[in-house]
Amino acid sequence: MKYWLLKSEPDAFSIDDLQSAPNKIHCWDGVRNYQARNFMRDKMQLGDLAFFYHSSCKVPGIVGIVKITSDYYPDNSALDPESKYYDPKSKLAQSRWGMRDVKFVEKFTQIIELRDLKNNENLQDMLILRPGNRLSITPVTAKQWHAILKMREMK
DNA sequence: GCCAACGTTGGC
DNA sequence: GCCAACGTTGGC
Repeated sequence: MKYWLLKSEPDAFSIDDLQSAPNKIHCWDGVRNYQARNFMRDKMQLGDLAFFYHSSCKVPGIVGIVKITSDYYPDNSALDPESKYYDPKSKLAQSRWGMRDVKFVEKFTQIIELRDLKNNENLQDMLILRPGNRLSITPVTAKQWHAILKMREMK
């Protein structure tokens, strides 16, 4: 069992969108970064849990938890010229990009704000907190995971 | 909207 | 393989 943090701009896809999706499951598509893709393709496993993080919004932070519910499969939106994720360099049959499905697990009653994460001594090594880190998918250690859950309880 | 920090691209 | 130019991300 591994832990992750998935970033999304809530204007594009929010935790509310996931909660209201059929069966509360939706594909996590649109990843167009090799390192993030490799995490998702090679390291992620069925049943892993991930924090859902809202970025590029008024109050950035962790808003809930999702579960990985599918294997890695090709992201065909990279092949569709009509899609905003179209990638003309993805060759014919097989896209170089892919995705997994995630299922809604829980929405926090209160967002765990980025500024609170920054102030937590136990989270100094978190990738998301490193200056300039823009990865949309990052691993979270078990220690970090539980430290963040503890922050939720204290709210 | 600004800007720092990255990632990607493409000429050489 | 280097590196300058360019595009993107994302907090503020």
